Amino acid sequence: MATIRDVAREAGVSIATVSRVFNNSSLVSEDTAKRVMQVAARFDYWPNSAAQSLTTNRSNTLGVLLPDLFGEFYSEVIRGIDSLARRESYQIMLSSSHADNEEILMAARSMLGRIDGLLMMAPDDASADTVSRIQRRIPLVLLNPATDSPQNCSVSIDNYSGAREAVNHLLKLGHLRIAMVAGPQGNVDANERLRGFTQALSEAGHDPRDAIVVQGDFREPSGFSAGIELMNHVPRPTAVFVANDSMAVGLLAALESLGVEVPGDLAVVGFDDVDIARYLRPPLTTVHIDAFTLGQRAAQMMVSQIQSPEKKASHSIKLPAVLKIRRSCGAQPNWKVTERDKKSIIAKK
Amino acid sequence: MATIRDVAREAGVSIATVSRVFNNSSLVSEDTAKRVMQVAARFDYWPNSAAQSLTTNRSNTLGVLLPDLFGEFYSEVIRGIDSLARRESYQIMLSSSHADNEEILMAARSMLGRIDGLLMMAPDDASADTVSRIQRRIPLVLLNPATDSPQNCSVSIDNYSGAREAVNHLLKLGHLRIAMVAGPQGNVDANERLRGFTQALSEAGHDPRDAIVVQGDFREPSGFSAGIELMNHVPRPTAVFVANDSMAVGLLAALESLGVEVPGDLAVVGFDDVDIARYLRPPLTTVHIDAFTLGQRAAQMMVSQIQSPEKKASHSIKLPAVLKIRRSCGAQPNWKVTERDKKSIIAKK
DNA sequence: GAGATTCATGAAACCGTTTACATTCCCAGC
DNA sequence: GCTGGGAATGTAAACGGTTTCATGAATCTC
Repeated sequence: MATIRDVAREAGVSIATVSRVFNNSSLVSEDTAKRVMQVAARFDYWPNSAAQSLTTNRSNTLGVLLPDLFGEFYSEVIRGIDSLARRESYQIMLSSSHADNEEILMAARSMLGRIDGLLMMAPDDASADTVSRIQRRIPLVLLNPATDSPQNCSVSIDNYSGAREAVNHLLKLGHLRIAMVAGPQGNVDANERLRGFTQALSEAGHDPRDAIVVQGDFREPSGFSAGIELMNHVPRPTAVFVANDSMAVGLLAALESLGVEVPGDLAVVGFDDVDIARYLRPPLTTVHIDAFTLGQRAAQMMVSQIQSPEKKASHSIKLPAVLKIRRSCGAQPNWKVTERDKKSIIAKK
Repeated sequence: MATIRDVAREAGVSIATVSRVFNNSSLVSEDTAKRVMQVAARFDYWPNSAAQSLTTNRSNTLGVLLPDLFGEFYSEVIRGIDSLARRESYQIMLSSSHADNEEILMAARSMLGRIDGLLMMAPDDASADTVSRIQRRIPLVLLNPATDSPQNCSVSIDNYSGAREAVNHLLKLGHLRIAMVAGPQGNVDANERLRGFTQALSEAGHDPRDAIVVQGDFREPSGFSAGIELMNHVPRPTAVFVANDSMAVGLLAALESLGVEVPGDLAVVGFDDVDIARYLRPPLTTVHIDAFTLGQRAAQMMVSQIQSPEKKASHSIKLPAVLKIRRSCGAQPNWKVTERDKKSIIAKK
C-alpha cells in the first residue's frame, strides 16, 4: 500500500509537505495542497497511525481494563466510555478478564505506546504497587476502586449509601426482622453493601449481630438456595435485602415454588436494577446503579486529564445509587393502556 | 521513562541485544540475558508497542467495528470476540456507532497500522466499495453481512431458517391465522425473518398475502402498539410471530393490560432469546441466537486468516437460530425445587 | 596448528510518520 | 541595488523498536 513517500514522489513534493497537507498546516500553498490531495486520493493513501503515534506520542486511544465482560453492568460501562470517546474522537482499546496483578500489568504493558490513558476496573486485590507502576507512565482513572486513595482519579458507585437507603426503606415500612443475602466475601461492592445494611440497622436501634445474613456469591443459584435457607429459619424474617439482582431473581424463584407470597409473606429488595428487575413478578424493588454514567464520567475525567495535564486535580467522583421502588417491597403499580384503547378492545371481544 | 537505549547503555550492551533478550532469542548468552533482565527490571522497562508495531508490521490487535453497543446482542458479540482474542493473546480495538460508509472508513483508517485484522458489522447500507477499500489493506471478516458475497469471510446468523422454524411450530400447533410483527424495513435481519415467515406460510399452503403483518421498529413501544393493533383486527389472529423479543415484551404488556390470555387467546413467539425472555409471564417462546459464538467464530476466522494468509479460503459460516419452546406458544413448564425442600418448608409454615 | 564452523554481539538500515531547522524565492522598503 | 522578512518548501533528525549482515572470538576438525 502507498506510503507518504509514494504520494510525495508522485506529487513531486517532499514528504514533509504531504504531511503538512494532511495535518491541515496553513504553511502550504493551495495549489500544492490540491495536487497532493489528488494524488493521495488516487493512491487511496491512508496514513499509518502506528507511525503517527510513535512520532507524536499521541494515539487518540483510551485503554480500558475490565475484570470481566459478562452482563449488563460491564457492557453499559463500555457503552458509557464509548459515548464520550466518540464525542471526543478517541478510540478504545479493550482488555478484559484479568484475574491478578500480573495479568493487569501484562495488559497495561501491551498497551503502552498505543494509548493516551487507561481506565481500569481492578479486581478486588489490585495492589497499590500495580497501580503506581502503571500510573508512572500512563494517566490512569480507576473505576470502582477498593479504596479511594486520594492520589489517583477515580469514579465509583456509592454502594454504601444505596444499601443503607434500601434497608431504611424496609425499616420505614415497619419490618423488624430484616435479613440479608450478602455477596462474595472480599468483593468490594459486596462489602460496602453489607456495611450499608449493618449501618442502617444500627441507626434504627437494632443490633446488627442479630440479623440473619446468608452468604451468597452474586449469582442466581446462590440466591435460590439462600431463599430456601431463609424460609427454613425460625423465626422467619419478614423482609430481605439481597446484595444484587441476580441473587434476587434466584430467591424469588425459590419463594415462588415454595408458595411464599412476595411482598405479603416476605418483602424483597435487590441491588443493581438490572433489565429484568422490572419484568419480574412482582416487579423487583431494587437499588439503581448507572453503569453508563460511570463509564462516561471516567472517560470524561481521562480526556480532560490528557488534554490539560497541568491541573492534576486528582479527584474522586462518587455516583449515587438510588432506590427504585416497585412491588416486591410493598408498593403501587402503574400500567399504560389508555382507557379508550381498553374500551375499544373490549367492545370487539 | 526508560527506552531500550537506556537499558542497553546501563547493561553495557547494544540495543540489538536487549531486543533479542526481550524476544527470547536463543542467540544470546545466559549471562548477558540475566544482566539485561536485571537492568530492565530495575528501570521497570516496558517496550513501546507502537514502535514494535511499526517495525514488525504486527500489532496483535483485532479491530472491531459495530453499528451500536446497546443491548445484550452487541455485548455478547464483543464478549465472544474477546474470549478468543484473549486465548490467542490478541488485544481488541473497538469502535462503534457508525451510521454511514464515511464513518466506517474513517474508523478503519484510524485503525490502520494498529490492527492486524478487522471484524466489522456494517450498518445495512454498507457499500461493496467500502468493504473492498478496507479489504485491500486489512484482512476483513464481516459479521452478519447483508449479502453473503463469496469473496469475503463472514459469519452470520440464520435468521431465515429460525423464523421459518418458529412459524412452522405455530402451524403445527394448529394455528390458522398467524400474524407477524415485523422489524424495520431495510434492516437485514428484519427482512430475513419476514422472508422465513412468508416461506413457512407458503409451504403450508397459505397465501402469505392474507397474513396480517404489522410494521414495527424492533423496540418495545412499537411492540406495545402492535399488540393493540392486532387485537383490533377482525378476525383476530390466534398466533403472532414477533420479529424480536423487545417488541414481544411490549406486545405482552399490551395483551396483559387488555386482559388477553397468552397463549390461550393468542400464542406468541419472539426472536433473539434475550435474557428477560425466560422471566416474562408467560415465559416467552422465542428463537435463540448465539451472539457470543458469532463473535467467537468471527475472531477465530480472523486469527487463522492472519496466521496463515496463504490459505485464503474465504468462507462464510452461518450459525443456526434454534427455537426455544417455553410457555407463550402453549407448552410445558419446569421448576426446580426438590420435593424434600418443599416438604421441609411447608412443615414449618 | 591452520582452516572451518559456531556462537555471541554490534553496527546500521529500516518501519512511516512529524517537525525543527535550513533553504530558496520573491517582494517591499530604503 | 541592497537588505530584511515572510511564505513555501525541502532536509534530516528524531520516535523506539526489529532485523540483516558483518565481525570477532572460541571451538572444532583433521
